[in-house]
Amino acid sequence: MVEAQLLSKNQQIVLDIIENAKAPLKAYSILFNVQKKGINAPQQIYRALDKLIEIGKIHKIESKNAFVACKNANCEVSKATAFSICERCEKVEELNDLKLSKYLSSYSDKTGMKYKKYNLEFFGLCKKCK
Amino acid sequence: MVEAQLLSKNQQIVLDIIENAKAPLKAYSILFNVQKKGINAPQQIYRALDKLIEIGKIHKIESKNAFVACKNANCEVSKATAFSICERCEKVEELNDLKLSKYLSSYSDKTGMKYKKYNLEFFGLCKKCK
DNA sequence: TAACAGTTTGTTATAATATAACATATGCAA
DNA sequence: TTGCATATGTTATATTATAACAAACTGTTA
Ligand SMILES: [Zn+2]
Ligand SMILES: [Zn+2]
Ligand SMILES: [Zn+2]
Ligand SMILES: [Zn+2]
Repeated sequence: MVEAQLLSKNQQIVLDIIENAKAPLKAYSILFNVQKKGINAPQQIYRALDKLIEIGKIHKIESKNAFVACKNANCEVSKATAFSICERCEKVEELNDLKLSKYLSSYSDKTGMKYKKYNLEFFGLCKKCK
Repeated sequence: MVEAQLLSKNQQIVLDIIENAKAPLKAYSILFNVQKKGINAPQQIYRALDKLIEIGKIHKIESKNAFVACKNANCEVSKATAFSICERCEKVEELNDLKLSKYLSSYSDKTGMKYKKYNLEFFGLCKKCK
């Protein structure tokens, strides 16, 4: 059993906002949302984001410069992330497909290079948008 | 036979620089490299980059905000990209693995969502760095 | 030829995203 | 209580990307 990580005040504030959001949040949109809580500078947000990413509580959607909460217990370990992104409504879901992650985690290319980490972003139209 | 796309002056300048680079280039580093050629503003770079991406001549490495030339004839059609990235020396290679691209191109998640496009970035240590 | 549409270019300004650097505070263990 | 690691607050700045508008160039066709 892994000990639950204790979060600092700012880390908890930022995580709460991301977890309660319906869509990926951008750093500055988080900042604007916490100014009433006394956080005033981008650094404070980015530091919390960095830590939350490091411990696997959130992920960055690289193609959008936005952040989502992880809903997948084993991401802390694997550093393997996969997302589906709707190109119309921008809805993002973290994929949690064991077969896919096994396939990619064991992937090594022709040079024999082995990977410790990957990020996959799929684009298409979600059920509602197609 | 697909007609070769004719590039405009700025598009060709930017493509030449990216094709001759040993590593992914950032937009502003391209800009600094073409000021002797009379290109002075970021817009001119970003416009060329956008076009080159659209026609499949280059790709953006999202995790690095950098651009590489495509060495893969069928990327223009597929919009399916996969890269290996060395975490130490930053070397980036475009993967051209038919099995991988078939697997991902036919992937549909549990909701039945079908994808038109994907981007995959693998991280590890290259041969020289490990 | 002249009018036109489409695309490319040039230019200035500004928005959005992210980090540097330094001072202070807080929690905890030796 | 001293020391160390971590977290915070703050100001400034760097980096990445887009907006908005005017002018030039291209090929097409009335
Ligand atoms: Zn996750
Ligand atoms: Zn949608
Ligand atoms: Zn390619
Ligand atoms: Zn390397």
